[in-house]
Amino acid sequence: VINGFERVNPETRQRVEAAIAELGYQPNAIARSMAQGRTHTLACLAPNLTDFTFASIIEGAENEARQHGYFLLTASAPDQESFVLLVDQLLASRRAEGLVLITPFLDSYHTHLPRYVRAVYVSADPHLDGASSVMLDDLNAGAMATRHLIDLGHREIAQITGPLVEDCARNRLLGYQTTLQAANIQPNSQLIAQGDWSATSGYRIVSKMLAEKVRFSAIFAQNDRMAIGAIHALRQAGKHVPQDVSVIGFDDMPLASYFDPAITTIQQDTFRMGREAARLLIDAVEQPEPAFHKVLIGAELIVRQSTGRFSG
Amino acid sequence: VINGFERVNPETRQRVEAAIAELGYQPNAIARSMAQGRTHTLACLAPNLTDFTFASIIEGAENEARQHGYFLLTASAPDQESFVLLVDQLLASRRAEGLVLITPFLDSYHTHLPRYVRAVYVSADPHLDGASSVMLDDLNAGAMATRHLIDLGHREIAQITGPLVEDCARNRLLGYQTTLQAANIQPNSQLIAQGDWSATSGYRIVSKMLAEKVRFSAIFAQNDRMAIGAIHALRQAGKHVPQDVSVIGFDDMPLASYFDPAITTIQQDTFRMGREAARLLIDAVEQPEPAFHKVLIGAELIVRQSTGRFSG
DNA sequence: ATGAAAGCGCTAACAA
DNA sequence: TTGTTAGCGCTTTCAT
Repeated sequence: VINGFERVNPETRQRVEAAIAELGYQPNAIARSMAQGRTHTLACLAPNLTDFTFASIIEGAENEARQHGYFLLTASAPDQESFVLLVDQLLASRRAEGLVLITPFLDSYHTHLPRYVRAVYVSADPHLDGASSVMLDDLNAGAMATRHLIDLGHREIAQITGPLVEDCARNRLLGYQTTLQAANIQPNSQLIAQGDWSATSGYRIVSKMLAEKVRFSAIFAQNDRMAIGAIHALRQAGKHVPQDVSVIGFDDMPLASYFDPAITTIQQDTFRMGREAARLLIDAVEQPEPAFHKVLIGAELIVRQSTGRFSG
Repeated sequence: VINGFERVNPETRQRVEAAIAELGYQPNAIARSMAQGRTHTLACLAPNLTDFTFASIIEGAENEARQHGYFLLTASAPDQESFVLLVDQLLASRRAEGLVLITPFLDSYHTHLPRYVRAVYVSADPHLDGASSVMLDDLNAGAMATRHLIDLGHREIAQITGPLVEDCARNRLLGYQTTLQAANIQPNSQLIAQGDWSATSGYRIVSKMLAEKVRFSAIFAQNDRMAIGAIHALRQAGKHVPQDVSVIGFDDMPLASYFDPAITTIQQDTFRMGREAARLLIDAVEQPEPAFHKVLIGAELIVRQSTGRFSG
């Protein structure tokens, strides 16, 4: 009667509703879960909850989930060990019907997941067919950033990557390489360095390049934080951005436009990625034989003040 | 036998353990919850999940919760209406045993919560005795920031507050006022303006003060974002920070030290606040007659480059 | 020290 | 269209 059943006598319905109101009856979700074997709870795991990118994906997932009548458990697992532990707990206890996995260190995890588990990966490609994923179109995004710099006349373009164990870092790098090649620019391995997404790593890498007198007129950092660090190192060496060196970041993090100079960047709609992930997951949870999808989200170039024409 | 019961025959225990291993048995948390009426789940509500302050509190709460064998449901409720709805759902369904409430618009909510609900408020004072809270010592923190500026020789100190409906904004303002008074500085209402925590609001307020030729040599912004906005406005007006005007922020958000100039600020340990909140909540959940505590967390002054000695 | 049985609050299948 | 009943997987109490 409560669960919106159709064929009930209007009069009965009224009586029931009256009783509900009178007793203040509220169905118990736990008992319900127990009876139907469905918890209407999803879980979302990320390395941490504070990084804006992750937080924003989580928020998107949470919004979408709640809109469909699900709640979202969130938990952070900074390393592989704790991740595996967490997944085990979650699955074993059958609290969550599905998992949104925001985890860069993917492959080993995926191997670890039992086949029947409903999971959607965000920002990482499960290189198997057994799961859906939502990814940024990192290849194109990397190409877009590189093309922007080439269009401005730059030819010696340094690249600060994220950890190359992560799919997105590898794809962005690939986009960079492909675009250089298409523009007939010789690849130069001296210009490529691996960071860890932190501003400090961007700073360190650029300082080192500068000390080693590596020549470049532009830098493509795979996230805004490393771009900020890079700009810091440049400024410290007396170089002006963008007059001497152009810098493009990635993410369009909050306040990117408030740095000096305002950061040119690639915007990714992480909130939307979260929504998509939750939607896919809910589909998978509600279908007995779910189909697997790979959703690719487009990125957008945001031109601000940290990039400028090559003035060689 | 599984639940660590003492009086069992060692031999029986062995047999049971063998069976568990063989069958791959994993207890079902839902059934357990149902039987004992305990879900071992807490919920954490915040206006959003992306703001670093909130995210960091949530992460702290999540860590602490999990350490005690609880999971954490998170949800965002940007306005009062959705908040009330959410709380109702959560309580009615009895999914969560307790609530960590990170919510600035507090009073009306609190009134709304039934007495028996276990809740811990973060960053807001439940002005009743029926709940615990974890708050930053905003009064002292506000005083500390103000004193720092006074110590540098400033006497015309502008203040950009957060929304004054929020306890923390009011307390920081009070700390500012008290400190000015103690230093025999005339209060000047022209120097106080209310922002909304956004960089834009800081920008707008300072631009307006500048346009109206309000005199000040220092600004105390109640968060770093508004401080950034303020610096932006100052720079645009051709003023140098800190040579012409000193600016102090609040929060010590990530990258605060990467802005130019690096932001002097008050650091609050939000992660710890989250932990404390979860700990208090778990205590309350596990005690039949919980005591209520108000925990006050100290703040710390981080001096960087955006404040300097008054130079006439 | 162990086994048996009732019941947590619901849903779903069935009988009326 | 409505009422009845079994059972979801566990904990807990009571007998053994």
